[in-house]
Amino acid sequence: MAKNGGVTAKALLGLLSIHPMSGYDVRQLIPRSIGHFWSESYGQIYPALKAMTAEGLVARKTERQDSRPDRHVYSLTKDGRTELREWLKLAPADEVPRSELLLKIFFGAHAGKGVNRQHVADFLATQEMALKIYTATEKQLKREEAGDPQLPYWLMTLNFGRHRSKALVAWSKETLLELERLESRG
Amino acid sequence: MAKNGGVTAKALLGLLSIHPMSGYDVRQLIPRSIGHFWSESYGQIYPALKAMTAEGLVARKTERQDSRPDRHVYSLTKDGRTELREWLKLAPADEVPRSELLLKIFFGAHAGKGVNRQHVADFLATQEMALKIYTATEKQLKREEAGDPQLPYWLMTLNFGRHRSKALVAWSKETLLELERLESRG
DNA sequence: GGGTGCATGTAATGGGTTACATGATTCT
DNA sequence: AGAATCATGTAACCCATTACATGCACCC
Repeated sequence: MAKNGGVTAKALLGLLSIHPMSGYDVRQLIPRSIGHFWSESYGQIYPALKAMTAEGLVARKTERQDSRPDRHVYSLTKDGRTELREWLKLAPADEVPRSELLLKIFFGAHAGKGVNRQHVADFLATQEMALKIYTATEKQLKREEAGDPQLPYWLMTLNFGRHRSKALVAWSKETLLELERLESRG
Repeated sequence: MAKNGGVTAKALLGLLSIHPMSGYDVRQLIPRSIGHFWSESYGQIYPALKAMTAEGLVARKTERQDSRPDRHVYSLTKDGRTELREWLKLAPADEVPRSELLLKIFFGAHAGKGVNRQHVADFLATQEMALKIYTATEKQLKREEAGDPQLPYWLMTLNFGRHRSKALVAWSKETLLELERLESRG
């Protein structure tokens, strides 16, 4: 039936379920919502919205603006809502993990002194930054979206990030110590 | 210079640095080495080895076998070794995270009762299984590869998996409790 | 007879990012 | 003067998995 097997379409259905939006809006919203576990580029978003309109999953309305390009605002149709609910029921596909950092660490014995430590230190810094962002976002959401029935679910995904980053901070620190023992004098 | 910008080639250089191998061997080795943070399929491996041979990063020798297809055994050249070392120095690219599970949880308010709990419970089970595998692999490596100068680096990547999975087990349990409160009677 | 393992490779298909193309307005 | 923001879309390219194609040997 649906030509659009891809998850991109489902992510768009989900975001449009919050409120009607243009493709541009979707792109802007991503970093402030699902950005820490999902991403979509314009090159995906615009064609997908076009295809979904043809399939009747979303409806488009053109808003004319003066001295700005027209906005194409999309909203879910009944079919779109059903499609979203059906997809939510299905077990999520196994994720193929891919970490260039771990690949470099795995072959780290071939690297020069300090190279691995630098990589891990950088990684530690990004994880600590991520932790701060999760905490700040959580506070902001609790303030601005209090009472929204979706809020608990949004917090669960933030909490995932917090748990993950905390663990990776701990790993980074452990690993830095181990690398120092290995590499500082060899 | 190098036409092969991709990381696939670097992963192959790394694996071949352990010892010379055929494309088939590489594929077999992956699940027992870098499989928990990297993957490559035959459709990537064979063409990549061909291209890398043309670039002089690896050398191919054909081993004839009776009543079996010929084996094409690849080994690193001096250029290949250099390429690997140079790549190890470069900062790993930022990873774009993609989690279908979190996408479903984020939009979980639209799902029927118990759907989210099922997804999280399944995820919990896979993380617990992963933990067991990491622990078993660690013991096995320490027994079989004792003394190998690469061993400490291999253990670091395993340790990453352990930290990560432990954190995700904790998140799963927390989230299951929260979901029960939200969804069991609504 | 049928599945599995060895062993190589190509082709079809699907996903995804980046670059290109356009064009006005507003901010520095 | 030049960059950034709003706003849309297409095209080129890269990366990756899966399916296809071949063929022998071994085991049940």
